[in-house]
Amino acid sequence: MLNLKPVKLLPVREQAAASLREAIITQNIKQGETLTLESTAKALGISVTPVREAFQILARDGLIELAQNRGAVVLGMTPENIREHYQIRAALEAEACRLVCENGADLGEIERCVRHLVSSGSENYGELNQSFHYNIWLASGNSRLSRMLSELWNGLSMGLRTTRDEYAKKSQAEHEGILGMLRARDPEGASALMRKHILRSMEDMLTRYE
Amino acid sequence: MLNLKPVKLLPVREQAAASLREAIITQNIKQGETLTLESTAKALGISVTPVREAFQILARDGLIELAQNRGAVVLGMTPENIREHYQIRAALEAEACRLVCENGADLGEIERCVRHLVSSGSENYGELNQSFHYNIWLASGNSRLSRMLSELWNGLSMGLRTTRDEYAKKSQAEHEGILGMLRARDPEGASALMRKHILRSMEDMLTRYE
DNA sequence: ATAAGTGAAATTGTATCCATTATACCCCGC
DNA sequence: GCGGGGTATAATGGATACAATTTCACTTAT
Repeated sequence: MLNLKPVKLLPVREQAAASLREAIITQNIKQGETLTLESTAKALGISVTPVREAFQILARDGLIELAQNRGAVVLGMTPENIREHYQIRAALEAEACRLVCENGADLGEIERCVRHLVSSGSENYGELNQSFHYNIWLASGNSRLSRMLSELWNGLSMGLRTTRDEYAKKSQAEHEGILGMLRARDPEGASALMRKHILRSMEDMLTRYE
Repeated sequence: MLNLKPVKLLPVREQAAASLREAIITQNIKQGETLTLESTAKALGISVTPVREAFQILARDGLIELAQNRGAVVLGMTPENIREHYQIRAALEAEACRLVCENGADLGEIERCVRHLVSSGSENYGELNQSFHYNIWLASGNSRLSRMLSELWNGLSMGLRTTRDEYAKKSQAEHEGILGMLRARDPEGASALMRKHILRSMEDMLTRYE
């Protein structure tokens, strides 16, 4: 069967959410600002109903807070926020590693990401890094876990394209360590390493946003 | 300051979601059924706008699935569903235990739950059990983690009031074990026990829904 | 019998309208 | 001048109606 990109677009509420998400993460919309339904609807060129739904989505993602009868205030990257975010990610990604070890999933895609990252330097690190994590989520066999992690990623992690070389190198080494544990099918080891990996990048992030 | 219940009620969309949630969990609405906006709005005595949002909430909770242009189909308690749910809970609750140990939070409320559960037998087990877990989430100091676990609980765990004595006894013993580890401020021990506790109740659940 | 065409029913998005509520402003008394 | 209270304004939350799109089932034609 042909493998073509579907013509049908995502529902408008999703597109609206995506647009707002990008604007918030790139700080195009600044922290503390409050978004009104009507003005954002106008800015997006749509009506308010899907905007309302988009607000729900963003609130779930932790990017905005819906104040009673007062609209959506954009949440920033407070240290507290970052810490909470990464602690949750650490727990879930560690669990994903554990599950991968236990269900003996194929590691092909994951290995490809690591190799690719080695060969291509830290140039398009961001993309490959996400790919690495994403494929672990998939391999966990827990679709809901995978969904939750995607949402978390959208909520914050994606916002910070780390381009610093030193970081990329350190991270790459850790990826290789995790892959090794996954190959050895060692649940405890793999999850522990992943935990450490994520908590370390949390510390990295905290030094920049405090 | 006086501690009174706020007069203001929850938004209608939340009430609608709660009502539907209960109906689904008690199997008042059967698995596989599809809900239409208008009929559920009529049944709830509200208009379709909040129902639409309630559907989003329930979809996020994993109780229904929103098919493109085709409505909301009620998801059942498939073994796969249960497994995914409990694996995630295990990871997050274990993390909560770890955090409680690390931040040295006060264990007063948690201890009260355990003591209360001992004295009152397995009569109102369900409520006290939830209280025990809930207070651990709170003590973790991670508000977002707490919210996510509440949502998960609403999504499935709450549905199955375990009244079987043997289960309550086993569970109670495990609670005491976890509390012991929390008192000792042993992150690894506490999180490992909590993990086991939840995965065991998963097995328990699976024997009933397979 | 298979494939296309048709139509009913539902969601999705649009457009308003009303009620409730939160906030800011102003005025008044002290 | 300062604080408290009332009022005005603006935005949400929800209701209602409607257009557009999509899905699915049923029918029909080859």
